[in-house]
Amino acid sequence: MRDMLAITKALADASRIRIIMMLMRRELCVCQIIEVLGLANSTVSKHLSILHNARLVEFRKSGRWVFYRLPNPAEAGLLIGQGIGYVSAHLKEDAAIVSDQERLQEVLTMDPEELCRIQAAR
Amino acid sequence: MRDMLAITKALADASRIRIIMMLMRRELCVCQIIEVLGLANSTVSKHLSILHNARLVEFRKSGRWVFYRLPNPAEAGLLIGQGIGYVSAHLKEDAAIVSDQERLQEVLTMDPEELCRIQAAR
DNA sequence: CCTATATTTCGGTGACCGACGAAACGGAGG
DNA sequence: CCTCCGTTTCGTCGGTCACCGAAATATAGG
Repeated sequence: MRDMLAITKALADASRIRIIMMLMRRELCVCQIIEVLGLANSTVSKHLSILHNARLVEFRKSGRWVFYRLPNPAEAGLLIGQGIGYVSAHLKEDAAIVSDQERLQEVLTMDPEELCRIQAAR
Repeated sequence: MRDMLAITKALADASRIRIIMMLMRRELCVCQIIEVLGLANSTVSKHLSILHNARLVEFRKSGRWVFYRLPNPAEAGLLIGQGIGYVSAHLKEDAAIVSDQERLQEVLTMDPEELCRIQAAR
């Protein structure tokens, strides 16, 4: 029950669902997620920690950057895999999600270093 | 997205998940749900309205009683059906859920009228 | 109608949550 | 070692949520 509630609570927020849907495309650096969501870095970091706590995302550190990604379904277990599958199956064509995907496409063309410089200037 | 969030928010609470799992067995009167959960009637009514708002439960009125039940999967659509399927598949053997089922078994042997009399006496 | 009763709605309280800015942390490079 | 910079943690504010008791609603029966 605890694991289930961690997952349903994590999925009970639009920003966190948007993050999961972005990660369906590929692993992302925190600053790339920040750019698409348009939220403060501290807010995004908190969302990511909630998702990580529910085991809905994993991360790897590479130098100063942290890359987040969805877990491998084969390793993650059914509870996690089906949870992610549930939201992704029903939101693939959602207006907000599609809009995020388009914005993400743009963001991915930018150099991450440049992206962080822009964000720091705010 | 709105429908999805209504569902994930509704599922992000232990009491509401317990209600759904109870309704897997059969349709139930509000006072029977109250008895198993051990919460105030007003609290349970609020939970039921949240579940109904997300279309995760339906109800029918019969005289003074209101009976809640899970929607027919065939009529409810995939979003609802898979949402219910997701939690039920993973919580069938959960300790709290099994305990509720046992308590429900007892409650079902009682006359609903008697049940409400007991609750009114509190 | 008037009462009894099953449920919902209302009002209030304490806990939790999402948002932000600022401070702290930790790896990279001079 | 010191600084820079991406990220996380901390403190705080406003809004939402779960819970309760009490009042309101609705229905059955005398």
